Amino acid sequence: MVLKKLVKKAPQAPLPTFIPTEKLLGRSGFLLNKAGQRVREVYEEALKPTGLTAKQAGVLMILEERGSLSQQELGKCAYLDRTTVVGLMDDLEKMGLVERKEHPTDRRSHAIYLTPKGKEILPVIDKHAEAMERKFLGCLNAQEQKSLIQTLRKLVLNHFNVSKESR
Amino acid sequence: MVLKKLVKKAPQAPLPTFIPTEKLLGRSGFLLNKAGQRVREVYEEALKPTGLTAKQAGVLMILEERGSLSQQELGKCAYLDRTTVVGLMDDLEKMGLVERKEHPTDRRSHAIYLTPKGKEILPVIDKHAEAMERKFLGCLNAQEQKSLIQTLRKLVLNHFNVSKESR
DNA sequence: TGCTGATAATCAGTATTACTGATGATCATC
DNA sequence: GATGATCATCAGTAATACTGATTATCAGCA
Repeated sequence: MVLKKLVKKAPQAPLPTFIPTEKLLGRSGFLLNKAGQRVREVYEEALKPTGLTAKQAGVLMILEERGSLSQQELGKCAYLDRTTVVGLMDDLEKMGLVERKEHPTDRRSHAIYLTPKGKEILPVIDKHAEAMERKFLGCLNAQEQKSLIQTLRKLVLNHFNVSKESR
Repeated sequence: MVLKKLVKKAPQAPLPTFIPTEKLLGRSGFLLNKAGQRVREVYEEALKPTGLTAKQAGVLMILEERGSLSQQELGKCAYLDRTTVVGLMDDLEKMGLVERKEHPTDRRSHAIYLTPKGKEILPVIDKHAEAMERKFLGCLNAQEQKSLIQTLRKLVLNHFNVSKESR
């Protein structure tokens, strides 16, 4: 993460230097990729006070919306590998934000729950996420912001095999 | 890369499963990040016949537009770490696509050039990149595609310290 | 002219990250 | 009750990029 280094030097984090080329600036693939990379960096930075990574915060948000899930389902919701979820749960459990309980109907599975502490931290995450978004999208007008989100949503829903499982 | 595994099973690569939550689908950060991740996966897949990674292809495109660059400058253009560029150049040089020559004015620097073979492969890369974009943006109408690119361009240019260095 | 601090590329070591493949427990089906 | 699939886990591995140090060179200055 380039940003991290720069932040150490100045609390008012300067932007990383980037010399763009016209060709790449016209490619949606390049733009999406770099915008995605950058937004992740900014978000990770914004979340630092909470001690959470973006992935961890995302998983907590999913649990908030869906209630209890198995690790398998959680992986599908966050588009994460099954083995990645194991480590993620280990960490979040150590922090006391989630707990593995026995699954009501399948003894192979774990049912993941938010702990009270996990529920408490969610508004804080939201606060940081919203502030980050306001800042990141600040260079766009209201109309642009709205249509960007709509278009991205359409893209994302079209490029995954979206299951409507509502559990 | 999840896609890779799925591709092995079927040439007609099925989409990875994803169970979205409403909250995350409303977050531009999440959407940008996942769209960026997915487009990178699809692009890497599309480039496989060329034996190149997305990063390598990007660097070749930059060299095409800018002519010779030092490794330092190349890193800034592609938003890559200095040590990453070293390895990247090693690989591309081994493939015979670029060469390190001595820099005309600074003997510390290397001037990176495309070889004839490197120039030859560029149209092939473009062909794959364009096909990938057509496919990826295919679910959007012309107007949506255009405004997505414009908006992303604005975002990217605003979130990096863009240097206008034209060399 | 020679000194000093900065910069370009490189390398070795490290941290992070997620993947592969295997295992044990459990499930669903017959 | 046997068979094949699935859930979570673990050990080992591969890819990735970063940190810090090194060498050569540069630019500025006395």
